[in-house]
Amino acid sequence: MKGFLSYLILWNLSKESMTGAEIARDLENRRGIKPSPGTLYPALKTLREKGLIEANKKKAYTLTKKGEDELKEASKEFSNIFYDVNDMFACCIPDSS
Amino acid sequence: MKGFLSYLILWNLSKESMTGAEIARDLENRRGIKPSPGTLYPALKTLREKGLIEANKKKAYTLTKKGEDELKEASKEFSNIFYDVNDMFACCIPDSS
DNA sequence: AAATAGTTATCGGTTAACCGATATCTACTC
DNA sequence: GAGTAGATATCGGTTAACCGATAACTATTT
Repeated sequence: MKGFLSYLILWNLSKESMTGAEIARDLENRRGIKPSPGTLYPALKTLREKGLIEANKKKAYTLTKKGEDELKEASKEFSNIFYDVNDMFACCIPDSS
Repeated sequence: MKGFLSYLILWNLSKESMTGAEIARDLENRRGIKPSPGTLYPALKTLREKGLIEANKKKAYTLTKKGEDELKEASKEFSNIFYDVNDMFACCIPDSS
């Protein structure tokens, strides 16, 4: 499913303003391995260019209004795709921290 | 996240043997739109070449042992990535059929 | 001010996931 | 057996998601 990395970034920023390095740490947490800068920063750039996120002087990113709307839209789509996610992952207990 | 289409195919086949057309219908159900044959069949081909699925004369695909193992592995990885999926989709009620 | 460490960013390359167009292959109907 | 419909498959092209290497920028420490 294309667009999931972008979705995860928007999802993170919807909870709190974060820098690239902080987003990288979250992704490392999820995937086990830290994303390459060649993965993360181009994704941030694209989101910036699309007007979904913006950075302050300290390079901390926040969602724009457009980004919030996009996140809601994408959540709907992904929740449909993953309607049976609990069955999918029933075999492995997720570390529900 | 790369590999999720393949994961969905393996997941479907773990429940029952399916033809390409049947898999396409499941994906249409999830995404709202039916995947192009140019999306689905190359994915099936790759999975076949990797020895994760196999087809009978009727073109119904089933998981191989290797495919089952791969599905378990992938489920572990994805369940980690999606550890907070319930929070993610809390905003939109999924049609939990 | 020089050095170091960490962060941000770009570059070139690969694979997966998408598309629509087209072609072939089955199977059913007439 | 010819035609049609649906399924299977390939082809060429695009974008997203990945990588490692490298470069540039920032801040801190000496």
